[in-house]
Amino acid sequence: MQKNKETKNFGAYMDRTIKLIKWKYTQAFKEANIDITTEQWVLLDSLSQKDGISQNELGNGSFKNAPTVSRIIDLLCKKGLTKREPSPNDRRKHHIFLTSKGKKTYQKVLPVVEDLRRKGWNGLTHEDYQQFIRIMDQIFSNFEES
Amino acid sequence: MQKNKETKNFGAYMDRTIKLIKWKYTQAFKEANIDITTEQWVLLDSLSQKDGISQNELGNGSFKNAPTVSRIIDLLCKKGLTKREPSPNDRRKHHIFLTSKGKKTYQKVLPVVEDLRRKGWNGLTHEDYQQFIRIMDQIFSNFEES
DNA sequence: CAACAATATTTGTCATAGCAAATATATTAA
DNA sequence: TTAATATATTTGCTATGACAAATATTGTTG
Repeated sequence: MQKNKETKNFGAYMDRTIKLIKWKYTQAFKEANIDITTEQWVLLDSLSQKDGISQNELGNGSFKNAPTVSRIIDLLCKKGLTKREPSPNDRRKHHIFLTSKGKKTYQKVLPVVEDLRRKGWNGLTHEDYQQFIRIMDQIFSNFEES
Repeated sequence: MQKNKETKNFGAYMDRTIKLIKWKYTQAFKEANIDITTEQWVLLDSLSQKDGISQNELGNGSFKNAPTVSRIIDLLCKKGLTKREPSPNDRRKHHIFLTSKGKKTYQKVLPVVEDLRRKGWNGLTHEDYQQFIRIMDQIFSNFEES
């Protein structure tokens, strides 16, 4: 006998919402004439906080695996927004730095992203945010532990 | 003057959580010896509720665009889980049906998915679910309308 | 030191996703 | 009816993401 018969298909809601969010980011970047993807923005944002960290650290901070980070950094380097520098201490590592163009781009994108974040949370309160974080963290740890 | 200075980076939480959810689904399918991906499951699930719908309808129900649906159905057909049948009314359309193998697979996957859904919501209440849906819907409509 | 294990990154392959364009068919308008 | 338009699907291209394996380097252990 199944006790809790009604299961919650929360994944579909998150999937739907996150797809729309990413699409909105893409549109907003396009409108602002910024040639960058949402995921590239995620790494630029990490670098703006800790410039010079390794690809490994970038991956940990953004929940991306090593190959994905490697390829996104490839693209960012091609666009001239970041540069790789070999670590003097550990020659397996690369330190990733924002170039001056990368810093300029970051400054240009930041207000666009802040607008999107504000707009996305419109009609919701700080208490809602605490609920949101609590629920997300609970789901995360439900799956993480096992 | 920026009034609401503190913006909420809710996207990162959702991104992190949904990645873990998908990974758990993948692992669970593997452990149950079910050769299927999470996104393939999404379409099987739609078909189990409305067998014979078009790819277009499948896409609307799952927030996937037409090319993505087309390719996932290709794979499901290759695996023998679905079949395409030309619509007699409108020869542009295909009706997609679960094969008997597809139905068997669905029945095999369903309890695994229900376990995952229950496990994912562990420690959370039905009220939490209502909060969750409310917040997701609000974010969605914040972006949808504009 | 030599062998082995661990770590950081890269490369290859496949699945998913978005976008644009091609194709086929259906609908509407002139 | 023909021409223009709209719809359903497919195909090509690129980005992201997961996984496995290859490579380079570092750390550990005998």
